[in-house]
Amino acid sequence: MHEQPSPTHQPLYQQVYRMLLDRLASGDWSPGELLPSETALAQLYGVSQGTIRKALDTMAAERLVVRHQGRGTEVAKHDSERSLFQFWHLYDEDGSRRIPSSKVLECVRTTARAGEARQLNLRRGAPVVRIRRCRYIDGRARIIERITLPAERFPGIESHGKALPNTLYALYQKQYRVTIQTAIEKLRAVKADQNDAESLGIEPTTPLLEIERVALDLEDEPVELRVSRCETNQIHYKNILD
Amino acid sequence: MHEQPSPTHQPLYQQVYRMLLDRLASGDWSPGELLPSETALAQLYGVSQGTIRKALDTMAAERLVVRHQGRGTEVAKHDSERSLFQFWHLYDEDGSRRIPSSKVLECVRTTARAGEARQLNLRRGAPVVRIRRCRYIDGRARIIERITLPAERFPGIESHGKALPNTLYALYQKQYRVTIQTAIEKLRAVKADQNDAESLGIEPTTPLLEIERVALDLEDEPVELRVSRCETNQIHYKNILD
DNA sequence: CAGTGGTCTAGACCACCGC
DNA sequence: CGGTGGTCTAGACCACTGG
Repeated sequence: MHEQPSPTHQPLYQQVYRMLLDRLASGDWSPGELLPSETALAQLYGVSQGTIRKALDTMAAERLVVRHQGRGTEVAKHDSERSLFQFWHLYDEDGSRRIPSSKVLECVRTTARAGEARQLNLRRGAPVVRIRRCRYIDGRARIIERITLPAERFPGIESHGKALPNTLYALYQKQYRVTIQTAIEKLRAVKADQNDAESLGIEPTTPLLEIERVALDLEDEPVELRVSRCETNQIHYKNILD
Repeated sequence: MHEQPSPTHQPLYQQVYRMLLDRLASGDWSPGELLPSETALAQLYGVSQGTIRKALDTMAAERLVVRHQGRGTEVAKHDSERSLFQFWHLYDEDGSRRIPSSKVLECVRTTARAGEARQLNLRRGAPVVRIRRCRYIDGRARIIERITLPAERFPGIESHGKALPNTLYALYQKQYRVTIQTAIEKLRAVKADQNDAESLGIEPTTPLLEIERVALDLEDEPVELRVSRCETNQIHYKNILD
């Protein structure tokens, strides 16, 4: 199934990748479900199995999909495992890491501030849900978080109130069909303000690591803004460059 | 060229990858040089071109090698481009980044402290070279760095004194045949001490972003320890999770 | 133009899973 | 056991590079 050369020629396996991605984003298959087999997809799209394989391998590398020899290719699902390995960079001094517990301090519907609107690609004053929570590692408050969500993508999420689950990305995916695929983080060192100091039980002016994260869905639309402030005496942010 | 199944069976393309990596590490080919063509390598190792391709694609993904259609496969070379894209995460507020200029404050041969020895996999008191330098963005001092090198891997490097070049990884590669392949960074927020404050022209106790980096060579041996302290009012550390 | 890597195909055999 | 993905091969054609 070759194609004639043309000005906009894209390799077949990239076209297939695009088509599969679109079907994923549109919810044709649900997280945890098995895709059709490689041979079935090859027939469906009229290409060879090798071409399908190359597209699926790319998707596996991007964690859109998980391959299981002998079983099939599964649509990636958000659980605490994935949150840990893809989206969690805070480590204890001993090198271990785990998702901390959380206490929701506030969860309200309100309107976007200028900065939030810009980062979430909303108009100013658009409805948003703002969550503030404190996170605990080894039973001690270490992180204070402020999360902003576009209300239209998460209708009624504020009704969870303080009972919001700890692993939010799984909730986004299961309840709102929003899959977090990428995140862009900006890190800075800042002084704790009065609020931070009280919540974390530290002196004001203690240096904190501020992590500002914009999370994107399958179509690279921003769907969550999260600002975390961390006390880094016992923990650190680890990044591997390769 | 199939192989009989055995308890320690590894796929052919991984065996080829290993062999090519070993030859790279031992300096059989120099950075910037072209490898033999895929067909030549296939003959050499007695496997098909597809198997060679899979090994080389892996190496390309790890930036060990750069592929050029119509020209050949080149051994990756360290230059300011690569330093920027693989090892530089500090961005201006406008989203741009460039390698800052540097002024060497100190460059001396001495002995490893306990922490340095541990991180560089040396015995305590082993000879090391310690470099301190200040880095400038837009003409303003923003980063203070302390670099520790195992003296045995970089004989005589201290003789460069304050004339050390700005892009050190290129120097390591060209002059000492040490290629930096990976780096592990730990980030924390700290208070500026008296020294930091003077060098950066800020108040003591200003919060700084501390980046502690251990750089590894092709064989995953630690070869450089670098602690950078950054003033993050105008710049931030950017990380993409995907 | 000859030679390189990039794409695509077809088919063989293997390792693994679930029934 | 049949069906899945994983490995490996052989060969065709294309796009690009350099002389």
